[in-house]
Amino acid sequence: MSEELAKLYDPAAIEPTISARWLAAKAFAATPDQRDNRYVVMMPLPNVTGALHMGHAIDNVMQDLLIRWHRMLGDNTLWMAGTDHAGIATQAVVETRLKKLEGKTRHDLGRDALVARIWAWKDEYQQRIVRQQQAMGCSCDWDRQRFTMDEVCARAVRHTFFSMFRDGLIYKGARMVNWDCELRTAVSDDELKRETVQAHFYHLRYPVIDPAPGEPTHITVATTRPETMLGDTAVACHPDPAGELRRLITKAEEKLAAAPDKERGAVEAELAALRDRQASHEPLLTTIASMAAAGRQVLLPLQQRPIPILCDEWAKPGLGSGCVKITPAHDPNDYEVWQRHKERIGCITVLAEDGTVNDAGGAYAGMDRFAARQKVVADLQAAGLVERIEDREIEIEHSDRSGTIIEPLISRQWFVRMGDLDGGVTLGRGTPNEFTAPGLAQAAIDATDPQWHSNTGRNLTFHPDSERYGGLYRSWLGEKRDWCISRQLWWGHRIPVWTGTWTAQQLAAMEALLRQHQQRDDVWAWIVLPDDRCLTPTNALELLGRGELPPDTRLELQLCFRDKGSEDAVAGLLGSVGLTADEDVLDTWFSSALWPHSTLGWPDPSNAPILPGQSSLTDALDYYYPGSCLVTARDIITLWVARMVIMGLYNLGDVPFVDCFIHANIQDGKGKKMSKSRGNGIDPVDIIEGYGADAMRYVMCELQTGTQDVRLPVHAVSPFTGKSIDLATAKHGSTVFTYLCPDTGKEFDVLGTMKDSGVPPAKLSSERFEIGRAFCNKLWNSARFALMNLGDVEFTPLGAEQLDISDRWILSRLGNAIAGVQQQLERYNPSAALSAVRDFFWNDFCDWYVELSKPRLRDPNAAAAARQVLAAVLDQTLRLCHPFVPFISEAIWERLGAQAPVRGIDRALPHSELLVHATWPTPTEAWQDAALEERFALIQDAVRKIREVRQSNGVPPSRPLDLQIRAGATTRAHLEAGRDHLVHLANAATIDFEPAGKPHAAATVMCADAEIHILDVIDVSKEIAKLQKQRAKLEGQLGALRKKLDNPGFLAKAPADVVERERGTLAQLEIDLSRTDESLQQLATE
RNA sequence: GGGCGAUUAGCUCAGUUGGCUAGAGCACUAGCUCGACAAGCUAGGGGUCACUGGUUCGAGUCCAGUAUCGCCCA
Repeated sequence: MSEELAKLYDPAAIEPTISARWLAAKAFAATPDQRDNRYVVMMPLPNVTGALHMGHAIDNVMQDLLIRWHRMLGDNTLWMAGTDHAGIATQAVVETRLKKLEGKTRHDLGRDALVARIWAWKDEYQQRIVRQQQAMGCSCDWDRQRFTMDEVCARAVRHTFFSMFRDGLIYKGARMVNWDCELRTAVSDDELKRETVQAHFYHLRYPVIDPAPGEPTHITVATTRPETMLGDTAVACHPDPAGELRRLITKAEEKLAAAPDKERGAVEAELAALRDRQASHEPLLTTIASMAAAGRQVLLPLQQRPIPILCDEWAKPGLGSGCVKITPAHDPNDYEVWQRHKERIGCITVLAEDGTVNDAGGAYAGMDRFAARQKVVADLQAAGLVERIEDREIEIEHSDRSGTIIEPLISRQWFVRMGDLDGGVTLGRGTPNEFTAPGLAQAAIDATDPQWHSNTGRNLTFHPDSERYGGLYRSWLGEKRDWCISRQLWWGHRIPVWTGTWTAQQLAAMEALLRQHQQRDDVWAWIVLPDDRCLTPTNALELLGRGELPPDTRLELQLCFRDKGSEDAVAGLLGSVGLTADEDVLDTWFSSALWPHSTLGWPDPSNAPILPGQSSLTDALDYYYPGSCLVTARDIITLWVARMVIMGLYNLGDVPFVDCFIHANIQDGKGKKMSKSRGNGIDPVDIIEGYGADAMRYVMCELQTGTQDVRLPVHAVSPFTGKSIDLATAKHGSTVFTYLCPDTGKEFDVLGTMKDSGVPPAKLSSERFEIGRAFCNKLWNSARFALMNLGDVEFTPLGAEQLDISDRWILSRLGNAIAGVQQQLERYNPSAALSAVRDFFWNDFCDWYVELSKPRLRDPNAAAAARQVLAAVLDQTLRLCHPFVPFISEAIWERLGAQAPVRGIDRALPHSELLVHATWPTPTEAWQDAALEERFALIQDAVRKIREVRQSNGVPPSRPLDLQIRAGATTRAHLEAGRDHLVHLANAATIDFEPAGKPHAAATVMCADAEIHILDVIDVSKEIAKLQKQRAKLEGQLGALRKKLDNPGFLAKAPADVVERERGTLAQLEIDLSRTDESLQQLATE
């Protein structure tokens, strides 16, 4: 017999031991074998910017739930772990620290030194993340961990880039990007944050060249960024100002007619303003429009550059002066205007990458953008060209990474072509799954069509709401916007392209060099014409040979090497002929998109580099690709899921996974998404320390219902008072990451990163996790009870006839529970699956079965069977619990195994040393007995009703009761069969099934057709009150039901089984009512 | 501005093809130290299913509109 368990479950005493056992046994190792049934989950790789919060915790717990379940189902499972280098995010974190702690910029350090620092940061956080995941119980194959910049992944990145470059799917082009002047890189839209700031709106006057009489001498334009005027190449006016104003007025009139009262005032004011403008601006704008049509110009001040007046609908006659300045290089809207008038105006970039004015800025060259702004305004004022300066609140995009104001800038960037191509795109080239699609985005869209199948018969389905999430996925991909993959960073995969620019004549002289690479399949070159057309060197040389290109045409040679080794070998040569290696790195998502196959050694697993502690990947790709399920949150669908599907289809011709499980986002108590940058994130390790990993996991599973996001009210433990502080109502301190302790007024920090500044950290917590802890404690104690009572149980095959009604009942209930858990997990409904486990364990097993087993375990004749059933049901319960609460279930499993090594009912259950490897339960058909469950429910009903009588009459549980039961033959037989249980659970002294007559002063309850009289407990007035209340309720129900059954429409149109059910209910209610009346009458006469 | 979603008990959430006298956990009230468990047991109270209309024999569920909130995109 093992030693007795502690009375209180102590997760801290269990979890490290269990974790160590799993790791020592390599219990999560994935090894290809003969099995055809595989289950593969690729972890949405967390980035190494910082530690994980509860948003990651739910993601990891959901994956572990699926993985552990499938492992027990007997699948060959792989859960691939790893981390993402997260280009800009990580570089920004390291750069910010560098500046704060050492006062240095990355340029002080240089590229290699900065990258070395980022690697060190990555090592630290990767370890921390793995520790967090192991503390949560994540059952990843830790020996297969990958990092998006390790050698294996890097090779896949180069190969993919090379193929796409060769296939014309990657190109370099000029685009307007969001430029971060501090980090000196383009940033994507999702790396911006919008902030409202107090700023000025400058109204500038541009002199008209040679104004005719009646024409204005100046055109007024307005801007919030006056320094951009240096790059103006036009001013624009609406082509039909009068017509446009009329349209606006008509629209406002329609709006007024439909406006609700409270909005009328505002709409009326808007209309009045428009009518005023008609009078004040229309004649002037009409004149300017005709000047524009006549090709007239203004003289751009400070630059003394004549620029045309254009007609373009971007100019809004209803706003400002009605005219706008056009700066194509520094404003996305103006860029569009330029695209429409390319033949008339140019595009002048006046800002350098670091935010200073460049040489095109004339006298202002070299000045910082904000200093230049001051000077431009001062100089214009001196020239009398500033009409007025308005104070205004404006929304400005800031970089989420560096915090600096974003400048729209035109630059040449690398793109992946997402749209459809003439001749289509070949996917999975050279694999058995090769197929063609119109374009990359279209291929990924098609993959979610239930009619579409890859050559292996696969497609992609979203869960739990395929219509909603699939729709989101398809509508984003449907835009087919080219994907900008270059970033001007130092941290990431370098773009493997060398470029050089020559004239056509010079290039022709390089023919020998160009021909040299034509034979190789690992080098590809494009010659890019000024209009962005790409030619192969052969075609270009032909064109040159035929003299079809002017000799001074500037041509760009782009040369891509598939393998790093061959690139390095010729790097010197390339440099000597004037080619330069691209400085940019790839967008992080480019390498992440390859994750499902790059991690398995693609493109050549048998030759994949083997990292220390890892084994060969030779079989990995064939065996584990395509995978099974991707588990992630909604916002990742467009960023990552779509791109993984594209890359999987492109490289391997098959989807990377067949299911995509979208789980909830975790929000704080105010309904805001939890994130470290908001300062409202909780470290799962804080929760694990407070409540245990299983409690944390339990609650995560319980929270994952359908598509509902989850609120997790968060409180901090004040480092000053130890009291809990609700963060939903607490006031912030000096930053969003700090709060004020309401008792002391002192500031504390919730991220734990401000120790240097002397602000103490506070642990974060949430009372929501108490539920999980309570469950674990209950599980622990039920096991404690079992182990205390199992004695030296030995397995003997038992048939139904050797079992008590309670044994057969719990086995039947167990079967239902197993089926329920299985079904809910299949539906991706962890909350419902957990409910099925919990309800069975707590409501059936603990509340009824364990209670009923107590007298039997003391009875030498009944103990053996009771012990055996107890052990077997606990065994099955632990298996069902394991994917949800792995630590505690594994710990109990070990002790149960020591005491009752062989468990089962009619035959021994399959044995396993570790629960993590045990077989998942299946329902035993022979034990399913709905009729028996119904009979047992009658006993439960009687017990509950007797307890209620006790409670309402103030009879203590310790006082035994005398019962008289009058019932029909069947009900009586059922109750008599459960007599012992009734005696035990209701604490009955005597039960008389054949009472002489109706007792006096007895409380009466009804179960089916049985009347149970409880003697000597009654308080007549209380009993009458209770019965009257019951009577009123019955009357109410009867009234509603009779009305329904009197309704001819209901009888005619409702399905027959519904009508029948309602009739049955009516009959039962009528019996209950008449019995209630009888009892009332009897009490009245006493 | 456009799209998607939500609104059910004090709190956090379930509620499948319409059949409901609307559920769970927590919190609350009362009783209980009975040899597994007070992180427990037993019983109880608590809801005009956001609002307004509509469809239907029947609406928490379907449709339209309104309000509030959240997320995504511009």
